[in-house]
Amino acid sequence: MENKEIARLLHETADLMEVAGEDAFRIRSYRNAASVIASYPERVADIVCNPERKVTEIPGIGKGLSLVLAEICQRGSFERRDEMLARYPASALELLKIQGLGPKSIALLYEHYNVRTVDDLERICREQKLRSLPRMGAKLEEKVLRSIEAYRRSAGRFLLSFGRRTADELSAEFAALPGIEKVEAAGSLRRGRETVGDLDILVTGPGAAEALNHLVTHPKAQEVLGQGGNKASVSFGLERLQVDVRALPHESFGAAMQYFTGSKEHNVVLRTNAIKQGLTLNEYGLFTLEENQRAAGESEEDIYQRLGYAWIPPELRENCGELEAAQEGTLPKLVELSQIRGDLHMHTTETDGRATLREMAEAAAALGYEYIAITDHSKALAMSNGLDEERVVGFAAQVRELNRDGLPLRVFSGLECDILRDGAMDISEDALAELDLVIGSVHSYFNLEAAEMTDRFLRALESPSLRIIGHMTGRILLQREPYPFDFDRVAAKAAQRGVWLEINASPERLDLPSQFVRSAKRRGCRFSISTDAHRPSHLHNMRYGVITARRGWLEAADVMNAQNLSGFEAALRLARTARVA
DNA sequence: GCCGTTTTCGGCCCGACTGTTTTCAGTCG
Repeated sequence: MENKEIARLLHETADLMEVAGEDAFRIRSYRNAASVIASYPERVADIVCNPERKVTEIPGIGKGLSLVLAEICQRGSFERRDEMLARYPASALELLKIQGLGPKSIALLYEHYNVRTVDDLERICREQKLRSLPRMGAKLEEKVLRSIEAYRRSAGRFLLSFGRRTADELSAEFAALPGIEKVEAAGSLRRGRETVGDLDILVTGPGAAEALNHLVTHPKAQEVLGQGGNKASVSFGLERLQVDVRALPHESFGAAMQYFTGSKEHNVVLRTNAIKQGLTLNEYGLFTLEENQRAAGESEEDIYQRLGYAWIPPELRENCGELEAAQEGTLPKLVELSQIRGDLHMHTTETDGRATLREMAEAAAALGYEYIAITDHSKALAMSNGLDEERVVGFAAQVRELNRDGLPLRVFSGLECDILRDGAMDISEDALAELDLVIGSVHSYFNLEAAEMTDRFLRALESPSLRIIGHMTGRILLQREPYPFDFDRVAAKAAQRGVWLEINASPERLDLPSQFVRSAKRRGCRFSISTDAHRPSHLHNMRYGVITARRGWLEAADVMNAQNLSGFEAALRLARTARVA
């Protein structure tokens, strides 16, 4: 059994134990073990089976969990999990995803009304029975109904990062088969949408049909949804992501990539335009209407060119002005991952990160970066052991010393400072002034009225030390909606104050959303793209931030951390003197 | 449940809001 699967069993059991009201610290141990195992470099099952090894060498695994792991490896489950599943239906796990309902309420609903599924829950709310339970009322009913709606909207969609990993895994397997020429993922994944509904993988070469076979016989294929000579479709993995694989003739590859990358709106315009030129475009190629002669098809470039367009980067293909720009030759030269010189938002063991400053610096240097900023939390985020004024000042001094000491790259002292309810910064300006770079973020009071939230940001923008606004909309993809506020007003003031907007590259956030990025750019804003890494491996998420920036039409000049070290330092100095003046 | 002892038991990130009560449990970050 793979680590990920073991981790899933532990997580699931921990969730059910919570519903059962078991000891919170025991539950935490299960969760902690799950997270350690999920990111453990070795297969835990191998260690369990190896008589020379002990799983207790893994931090967070003691006597109890080592027995659990042995049982999991032996029979795929363990006693406490079976016990929990006998007591509560597995569908109760889904109810935990409904915002506003926690384990206690779920247990209560199950005991009183036998609520097992989201549908059951919706019915109970509509019948106004929820309010009859202790400490529950009409407002909660409304909130739960709203949450159910949001939950259903996100159902069947997956994070971009998850789609990417699955596509990479399958593509590598296909590419290793004999007689395969090209393997590429198309669809919304290729456009870099923040969530994907399914995967479209295109394959060419004499062995392309073998790729279809490989897919339908894949051990992770849960169900074969369809299989023909040119296309196979399965629901893949425990998450049941739908994967479509298409085998194509060599000469159609570009046309198919164009066709299946979309978006629908983009393609409609392109096809309409083709017809006006006496051509027809489909997934097999571009053909003349009159004689059905092939005009293009092997590459996307040829197709766009033949129709009078420059090739359009997939991230822009949403029919939002990219087609006109491609005709006029005014497409932006989009920022690229290789142009990123530093990462400006990350955490360490000082607060809720998992690695030390030096470990993060070394990992960032290994990525070829010239600089990073360490930006741990401020004291308002008590749960993460946030820094108070004294620790902030000490940290700034420590970083100055470390830079002299020799670090693998330049480290800027920073802080992710909470923006309090009234828009004040959580840390005094005197202390903030010691730091190289201050990010202001909202982590509390998400449910203010739009006007109050807008004022909160506008006031925060008055802070002379504020350099960047972090993950501005507060959304968590597939989980939490952004809070309402007047984005344009805040962006306009940020531009005027010279405060940069962060594009948070964490795959769960991708915040700013790309449409906001584009509109802020029009208002004169500048940006940083940062991972918000809580461990070294998170630094790799930069690619998703860059994709989001590209979808927002950003060029390297718009992105502050695409500047080299001296350029970036100059920008920091400039910002500081501008504030003092 | 784990961990680290002050080595076999006690601590484990905790503060604040919300909606319900009329003093607080549940949820969230």
